[in-house]
Formats: sequence, C-alpha cells, structure tokens
Amino acid sequence: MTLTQLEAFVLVARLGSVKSAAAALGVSEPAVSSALAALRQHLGDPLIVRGHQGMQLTAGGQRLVGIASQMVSLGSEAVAAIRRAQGAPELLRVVATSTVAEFVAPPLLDAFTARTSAVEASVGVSGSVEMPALLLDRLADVAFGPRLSGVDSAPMMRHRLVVVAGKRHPLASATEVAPAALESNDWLVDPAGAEGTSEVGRLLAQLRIPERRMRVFSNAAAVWSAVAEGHGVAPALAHLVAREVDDGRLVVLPVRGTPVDLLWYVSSLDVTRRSPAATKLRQFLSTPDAMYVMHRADGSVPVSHFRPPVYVTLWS
Amino acid sequence: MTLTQLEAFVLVARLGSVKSAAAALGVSEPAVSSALAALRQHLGDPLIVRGHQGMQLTAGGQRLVGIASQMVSLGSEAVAAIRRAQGAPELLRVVATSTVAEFVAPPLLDAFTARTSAVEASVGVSGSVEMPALLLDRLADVAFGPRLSGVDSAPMMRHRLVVVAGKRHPLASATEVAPAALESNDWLVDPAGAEGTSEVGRLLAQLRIPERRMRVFSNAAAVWSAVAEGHGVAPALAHLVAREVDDGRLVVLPVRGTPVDLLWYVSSLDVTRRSPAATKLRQFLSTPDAMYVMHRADGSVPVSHFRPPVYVTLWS
DNA sequence: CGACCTCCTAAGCAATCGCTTATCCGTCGC
DNA sequence: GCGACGGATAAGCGATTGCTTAGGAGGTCG
Repeated sequence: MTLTQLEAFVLVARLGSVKSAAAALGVSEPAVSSALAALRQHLGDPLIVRGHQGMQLTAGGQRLVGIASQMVSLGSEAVAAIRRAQGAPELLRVVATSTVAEFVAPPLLDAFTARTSAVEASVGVSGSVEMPALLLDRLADVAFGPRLSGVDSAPMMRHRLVVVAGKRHPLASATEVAPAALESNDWLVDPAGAEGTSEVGRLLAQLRIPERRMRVFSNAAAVWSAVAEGHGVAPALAHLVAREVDDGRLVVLPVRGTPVDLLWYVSSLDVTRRSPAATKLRQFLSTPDAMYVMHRADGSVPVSHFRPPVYVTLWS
Repeated sequence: MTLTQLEAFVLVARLGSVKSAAAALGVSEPAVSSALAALRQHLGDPLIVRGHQGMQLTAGGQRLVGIASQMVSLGSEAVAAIRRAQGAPELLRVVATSTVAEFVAPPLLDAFTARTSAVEASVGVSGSVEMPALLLDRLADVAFGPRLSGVDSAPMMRHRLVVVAGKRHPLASATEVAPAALESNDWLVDPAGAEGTSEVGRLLAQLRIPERRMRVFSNAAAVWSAVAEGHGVAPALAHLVAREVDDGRLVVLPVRGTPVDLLWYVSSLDVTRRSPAATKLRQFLSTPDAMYVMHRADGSVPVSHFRPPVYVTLWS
C-alpha cells in the first residue's frame, strides 16, 4: 500500500473514471490502472467496479475513500507543516473529555498562551479510554480528564458532582430520594457521561440507572438548560450550576451517594519525554492564576483568541 | 515519503532511540536509520537530532510526528475497514456547522437510521468554507449548513435569527435599539457565529459589531444560558429559544435588520456521484416526519443510539 | 585517555514501484 | 453485429525501497 496508489484510487473515486484520473495526474492511463490493481490485490477487495454510470464504489471502497483521502492530504500537510516550522511557535495539543473541553480548557489555555510567549494551543475532544494512546502516539501533548494509567497524571482541579432537577420537577421538593424514583426518571447526560468509564458513568452505574433512561446531549450546557425546563434530572458540576441553583432555577437533589468530590487530572508523557510546552503548562497549572481561571470558567474566550478546536473528524 | 519511513520516524520519536525502534520493528538498526535519512532528505529537515537524553525532536519533527502517526494508523484502519466491509451496513458521514450539529443533526439522523435499515450515520463539525472540499474529497457524504457552491445544495429547513438578551439587561425594555448601543455590548456567539462567512457572522458584520466585543463559547446552549444570566446579548434561533422567551427569561430585542429568515441547506455531490445513503437521506428530509423532528429538536438522542461524533482531531 | 554506546554511512542485493508502449476484452451506441 | 470507447493486462525498463553486513563518527562515561 503506497501513498501513490491511494492517491490514484482517491482520484478515480472522485472523478469517476480511470482516464480522467490519469489526465489529472499527468500520467498514462495504465499507470493509474495498475496502481489500482496493486491496491486491490493488497486489500483483497475490488474497491471500485465498472457500473452503468462511471465507476461505482464497493462497500469496501466507500470506506476506504475517506481514509485514503485523509492519508493523502496528511501527506501534503506534513510537507507544509515542516515548511512552516522554520520559525514557528511551539505547538501544544490538548485533549480533554467533553465536559472539560467545554468549560475548563478554553479559558485555561487562553490564559496560558497569554502568559507564555510563542506557544500555540489547540483543544480536541476524546473519550478517556483513548487518551493514553493519544499521548503515547504523540497525537496530543497533554490530556485533561480522569487519572490515566501508563502515563504521568497529576491532580489538576477538584470538582463536585451533584444531581440536579428543574424547580418544578416532582423530586425537587423531596427530602430523600428513593432509588426507585431515580430509575423511573429520564437522565440527561453529555458525551463524557455516556462513556461508562467516566466518573459520571460510574455514578450512574452505581445508582443502577438503566440505559434506556439515559438521553445524551451534545454538550453539558444543553443538558442543564433542558433540565431547567423540567425535562428529567442530570448529573452536574456544582460550581458550574451554582448560579442556577442560587436563582432557584435548578435544585440539587438529595440523592444517596452524592455529592461526590472528584479530581480532574492533567496527564502527559513522563518528564523526560514530554514536550517543553507541556512542561510549561503543568507549571502554569500550579499557579493561583490558573486556579482562578478554572473555577470561574464559563467556557468563553475572546474572539481574537478563538480557534475552532475541530476541523476534521476521523470517522471511526 | 513512504509509510514505512513515517512509521520508522514515529517509532523513533516515541521510543527515543533508533536502536529500540529497530528492535520494535524487528529489523536491523541501519534499516531504521536509513529510512529516517530518506525522510530527512525528502522533507529537508533533521526532524530528530541527538540530544542529551535520547533523541530530541526539532520544531519540524514535533509537527510531523502527529501527522505521521495518523497516517500510519489510518493505514491499518484502512485494512480493518475493508475487512469489516464484507457484510457491513452502509456509512453515512455528515458534516454540519456547529449550531446544526448541536441541535438538528443528532435527532434527525437518529430518526433517519431508525427508519432506514442498514445505514450507520455519524456527524462531524466543520466550518462552512471547508464543506465543499470535504464533500469533494469524499470525507463526508452530506453537509448541513449554508448553501454551498460547486456541489448540489437544496433547502432543508427554514429558521429565523433573532437577537436576544436576558430579562434584566438594560436593552430588554427598549422599544428601539440604537446602533451605538449594539456596539457597546458584549456579543456572545457559538463557533459557527465566529466564522465571518456564516449567516450569523454576516449579521454581526452588517451590524458593525467590533471583534473585541465578541466572545466565543463552545456551543450555542452555553451562549443562551450565559445571556439569560445577563451577560451581554446574542444571536439566537427563534424556535430554539421560544420557551425561554415565553418564560420571560430571554427577551427578543427589536434590532434593526432582524428577525432574519434564513434557510439551512443539505448539500452533497451531484446525483450521479453521491452515495446511496446520501440519496436516501435527502429523500427522508422531504418527509413530514423529518420536518417534525427538525423543529422539535433539543439535540438529545437516546443513549443506545449515541455515538460520539468526534474521536480524533486533525490539528491544523 | 580509552572504552564504551549509539547513530550514521557505505556497499550490495532482491523486490517493488512507477512509468512507459502495445495489446486485449468488456460494454455501449447504432 | 460492428465500431468506438474505456478499462484491464502484458512486457519491459529505470529508480527507489527496504533490507542486510561492515565499518566510521561523535558523543558520554570510568
């Protein structure tokens, strides 16, 4: 499997014909055809066959084309990245679980880059199970989330997990919440909560909430706003819903086993192998400035510092 | 530049020595060394040099290692994907602007996959400028967002853009909002709004809102909840904040030029080149069922259908 | 200073890549 | 049925890849 072969395949898929792909590449048509043949043999799939209107992708070809196209474009990106790196700022790539990425990471990294010259930070979202691999593969320099094994994790921020409901919710005025009452309610969670291995996932498992009762929202802010509307109950971070609780819009339920005091950790490779920027960030995290930013976090940053964290998704 | 070379480089970077990389690959040590040499020459950068503790990445090497590692892992993923494709469901990869991805896409695709057998849908977030390229590269089958040129766009859903503020905001009781008052307020937006080319971005430009007045949140739900707290004003989708407005928690401001009636479009390659699943989805979009789901959307789906949309980010 | 240890270079060799020209075979249109 | 078109196959060629063994170069240690 060669990048040239993959590029030929992508072009054929995209243009719908071997001939035009050959023209686009500036080579003869058998060159493309044989590249395709080699790829077919290597993967054991026809990939693309003659159909009634141009070439038709097989099921395997359909899956391959996205992957192959990324590989090819990453190839050119690699060249461009090296070019840019001649006099460029250091990169700091952070992954975080969805909750942290939503509220804590953006203002924290904004404050960090403002205090540290020549560091360029960006954030991505990932499940906690993928994090060690991402660090080991150097796809990320730092991970925010639960404690990880196999890499160097240190406590970063204490937080408290509570269960909340809207003020008009039937359970809102209860002095004690029975286990049976929990199971018969809708539970609203964010993507991190849907992961069984997360802290929230473990809490839900401990409370024996059945899966069919769980509804996953794309982010925690959406969860809490739906809960305030009266749609079920949800786990929440105490300091982030404090204002809604003070206003009376949300009510903390007296659920057995809560509140839970937890820690988020910062993880990276061990000290000899982590990137300089990762070292600097870990130092910054121990300053009072960082503590202040983390706890005040509402997840927003000024537009001039904003860089969308996600450009392209790798389809699994 | 070969995948073998990239793999050798990644392993050296990861293990910190040529020797151990060679051992891991089960080849002699000059084999790794020469692969590295070829890559160095091809890219014109030392990539990784002898330092005091093992090999040290150069600035270029630091950037390359993430890209290279992805290319290598995509290579093995390609093989796995083909394997799985022998009797596998069709893939439908959707990209959407952040607002659509947050509220509309998940329930819509959930309803679609429930009604259509053997289709496996997943969603990613991207800016609208990248969308045509993503479709053309077949990194995505379908895009939800503004009308795109160069691909086949059709109207999908009408929506109305308004400007909202919290009930206690100074502008909440105004009968007419002066342009000067707009500029001196904080404007809260989601990632799509921070893109100058989006509909929200154009609205903000038209209102002459200076960049320093804009604060970007990671999602729209967070924006509206912050606005309800009294933190500035924000563009909002009328049907999604309707309940907050009815409750009096948010107030629609009488801003000149609003409300704006807009359309979201569904885009894909032209009819001969789009995937079968994309065709089916576009048919589904014209049914009353789809309309119902789109307008009722609060962005949640049952946990059993939930697949986190983003696993890995390509760092730009 | 000399004995490491680790990386790089040299030389050589089989296999493959990537390309060419020339020729065959399938499927359309008429 | 018979061209015409487009894709696959064949044969052949130079360049590159990917590996080996052998030896040199540049550090860090005792």
